[in-house]
Amino acid sequence: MHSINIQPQEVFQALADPTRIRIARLLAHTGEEACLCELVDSLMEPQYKLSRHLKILRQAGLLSAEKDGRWVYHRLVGGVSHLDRLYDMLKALPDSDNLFANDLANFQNRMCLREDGRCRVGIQTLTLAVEGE
Amino acid sequence: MHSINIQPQEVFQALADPTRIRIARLLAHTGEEACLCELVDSLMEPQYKLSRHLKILRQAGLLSAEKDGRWVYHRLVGGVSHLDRLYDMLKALPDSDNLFANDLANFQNRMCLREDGRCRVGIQTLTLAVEGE
DNA sequence: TGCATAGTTGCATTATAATGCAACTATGCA
DNA sequence: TGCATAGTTGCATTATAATGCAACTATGCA
Repeated sequence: MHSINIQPQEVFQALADPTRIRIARLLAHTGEEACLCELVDSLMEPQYKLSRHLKILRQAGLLSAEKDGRWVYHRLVGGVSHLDRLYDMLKALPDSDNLFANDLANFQNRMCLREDGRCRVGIQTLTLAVEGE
Repeated sequence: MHSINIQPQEVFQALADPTRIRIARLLAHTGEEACLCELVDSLMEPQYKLSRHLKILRQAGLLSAEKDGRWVYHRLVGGVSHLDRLYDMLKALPDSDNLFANDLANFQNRMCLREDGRCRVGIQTLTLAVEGE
């Protein structure tokens, strides 16, 4: 929000967690915005966990959130010089175990469920598991 | 050392501390190498504290250390794509309170004490305090 | 050969951060 | 008007990190 009062170490602290890096990399690489349920299906992590990590990224000034009905869309804050360079660094990170490639594939599949560029369904992971029975 | 085994979150963790950011910014901005005593005089922090922070930066693959007599010279590891972009980000950080400008001025003054590009004196801060009596 | 000094590290203490559980709020739709 | 669901948060637990003190190692020089 108020990037003026954010100290550099808060930015790095915000990315000092593997889950938050996964979120930031996904959004930096695609330039997309995503709602919580889309991230849950992409990263396969519990909703409450990602919700809290999103909050930390928001408080560090990295993410902006826009509410639309029941869905909240998150995207990286752009137009700030040092943050834009941070996103460049995220895009240049190696992916030796292809873990990010997997997140990215899940995310792109999940984005196919959008209608008119908006998310219209909730978490699919549980539904699929039940249907698989 | 072995940047192959270093995870992205370890890099961000390494910079998730104000003192370590001060060290990294100084070396990124000047492109210099520095020994511990030069950093102690520049940042005005205890030797043992900076020594430990340097170790953390080294273990995260950000710094390389070269021993020369009693002095150990530290410099940022270059030639790694995502790290070079990280240094670009460090150089783009704002300095609203001029705290970094102050560190930089101290560092450049301290570098004037070098002979043939090598550090030849130890910590000056205590000496000056005693002489000031 | 011993001393001064550049730098390192074990230990104890304290502060901070991540997680799961479960209860909660807010919104759209039948 | 009530239900389903997208998302949030308090609490307790556990793990991790920063610091100061003091003892330590290693090197150059008289």
